[in-house]
Amino acid sequence: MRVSLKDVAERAGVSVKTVSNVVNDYPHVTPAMRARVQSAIDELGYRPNLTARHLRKGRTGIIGLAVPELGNSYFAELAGAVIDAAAQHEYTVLLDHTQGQREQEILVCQGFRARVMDGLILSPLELETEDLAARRDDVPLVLLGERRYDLPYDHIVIDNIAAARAAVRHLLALGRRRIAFLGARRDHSHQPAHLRFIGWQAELAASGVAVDDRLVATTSGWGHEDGARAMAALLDSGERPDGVFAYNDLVALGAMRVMFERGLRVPEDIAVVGFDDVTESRYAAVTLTTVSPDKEAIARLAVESVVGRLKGDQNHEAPRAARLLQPGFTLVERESTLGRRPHSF
Amino acid sequence: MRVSLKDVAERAGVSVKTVSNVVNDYPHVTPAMRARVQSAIDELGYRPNLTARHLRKGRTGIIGLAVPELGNSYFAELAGAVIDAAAQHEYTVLLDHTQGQREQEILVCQGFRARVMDGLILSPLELETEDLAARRDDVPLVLLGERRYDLPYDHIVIDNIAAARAAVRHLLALGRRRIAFLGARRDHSHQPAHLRFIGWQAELAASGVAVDDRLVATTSGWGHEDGARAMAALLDSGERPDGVFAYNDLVALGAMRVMFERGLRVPEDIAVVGFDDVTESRYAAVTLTTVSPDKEAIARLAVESVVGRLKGDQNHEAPRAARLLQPGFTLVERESTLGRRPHSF
DNA sequence: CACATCTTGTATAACGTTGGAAACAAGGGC
DNA sequence: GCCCTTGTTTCCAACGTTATACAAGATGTG
Repeated sequence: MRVSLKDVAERAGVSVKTVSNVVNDYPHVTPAMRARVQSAIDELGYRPNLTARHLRKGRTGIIGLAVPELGNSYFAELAGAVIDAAAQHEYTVLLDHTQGQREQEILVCQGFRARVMDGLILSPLELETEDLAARRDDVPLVLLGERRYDLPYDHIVIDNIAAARAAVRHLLALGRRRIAFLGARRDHSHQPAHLRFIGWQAELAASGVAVDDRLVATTSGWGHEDGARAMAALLDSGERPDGVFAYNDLVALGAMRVMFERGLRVPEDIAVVGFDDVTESRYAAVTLTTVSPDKEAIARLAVESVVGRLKGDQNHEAPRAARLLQPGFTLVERESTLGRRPHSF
Repeated sequence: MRVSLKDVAERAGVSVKTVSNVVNDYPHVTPAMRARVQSAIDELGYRPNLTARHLRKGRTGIIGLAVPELGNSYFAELAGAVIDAAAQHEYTVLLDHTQGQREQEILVCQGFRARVMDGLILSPLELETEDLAARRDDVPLVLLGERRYDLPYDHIVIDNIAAARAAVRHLLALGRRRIAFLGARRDHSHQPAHLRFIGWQAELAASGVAVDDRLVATTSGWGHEDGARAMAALLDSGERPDGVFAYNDLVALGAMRVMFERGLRVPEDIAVVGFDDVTESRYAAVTLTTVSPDKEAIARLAVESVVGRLKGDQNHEAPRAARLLQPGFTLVERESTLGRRPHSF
């Protein structure tokens, strides 16, 4: 049987509220009284019932974090960072994964998967603007990741176009001219349509290199398997790229596996750049050059954004305008793009 | 402003409890009444306040899961499986990570990190029996993973000794005789002391192969980096193993990276076997032979164990005795051990 | 037709906590 | 000795839900 404030109060011979005051470090409690109550607390092993506290206070101290897939190390590493950042603000994290499915993302952002959260950090893949616009739930929501929505929610994301351009520029600087893009996703109009793809396109165009659609490989997901399949299909179609920019590291590594199988050397035959800088990339047989987003900053900004809104709500402030926050990134050069280059990046 | 049962009740002109009955599908409600209340619910967009429900019912519907490190794909993948398994029982998962630090593991199992959980699944690394014995918290606890405690808690774990022996047997069958163990952990008496190590030792002994301490490399953690460092140290010491059994896949892959750097071929010069079967192992330049625990089974059993105890508590049943549950495993053979073998495994 | 039985809805009291108001001391100035 | 101030503790009412006990109406039975 759990011990409550009432039990402690009886034991110490004081009122329930006094015990509560001690527990909450309310300043106007005499040291003598504090000691007396504290010893009763210790003797009985009292632990506050958070649920009751939550009910009373109207908040739970729980932030939800929904990512597509924990099996993708990027999200796993990010989740770890979010948990730590949340702990700094005395919040705990309820983690969910959506498998990158629109249905699940809708459920999550509507709060149907877990309705205990004070705030929600969502990294959407398939969610559409209309889904988000139809959102009924009133818990603060912060968006992570590459997709853009024109809606009043804070959005934390690195400059994907700039990052992609830096990656492609790096490949161009190596003298590569047939640079494939692996991991395009198609929108309703069947055009590849995400920022990393746009960056690839833009940088090629800016450098006067022809943008060749045959070098664009679409995938259904963004894991090793998808990268491997895409690369195999590309090579089977007779294309022979000398550079590959992949949507993320997993796609890049999956693609590299296929290159090894077919006797293609990295970077001699094909130079490869990924995106995310997952740990795995630093230990591959050929280590992977990649765009490294500042995960800690992303996590910190996301948590601060949610927590900031919660504080605002609490103080009955007028809601802040939605912000676009852009943490930094770096291009980490590793073996997959080693080689003589005309000039340094 | 959130809408409560009371608001709905006023709108529908019925009592609060009747609305509650409708919400909870209480059987004795006339269809007419149900419809009337339901439409009031829909009009106002009522959503039950879970915190209040939790307070009243004495449970939260949240299970805690604490793993050492989300950056290790094994735990990330396992966490994903646990989330799914918990969802089947209408539980949500609060995820925490302990960095494999004893202090943090103690905090978690004492319930200090998050006191909202009905039950807890913990995968300990450094936690000692005495820490666990000193546990005050009364929420059901289930243990995962290799460490063994002689305490009345359900424990879900594959047969690590048998699995390790199968791995080593596989290497022996390839004709390897100098088989290193990478990733030993040392206990207080400074002896490597975990089941995978014991399995390695046992299988060597059973096959009449000398157990050579110089082939045992201890590490501080179990990531890529630790594997790389351990392998480098082993090679630097002048040892030249022809087989490596690693504590887990990350250690194996980190070690393989070092082998590549030093021009050692896998499997020709050194055959390698890992443990965990993380996705990464299937796409490495040399794919990794590994012990594949049934993660879904582990997750399912863990959740069922916790949920079962919760149900038991609710029905005031006498607590079940602690159980040791052993899901299955398979040895997945890949390129890192390919080669002619005297007989099939 | 009175009485028991079953069905459906209602009033009220919890669950454990905290915020605010009220009550009570103690001390100081007049 | 009285009033006022200041500081400390207590009392009461919430927070939103569900369980229990009960009332009221409907149905069946002798």
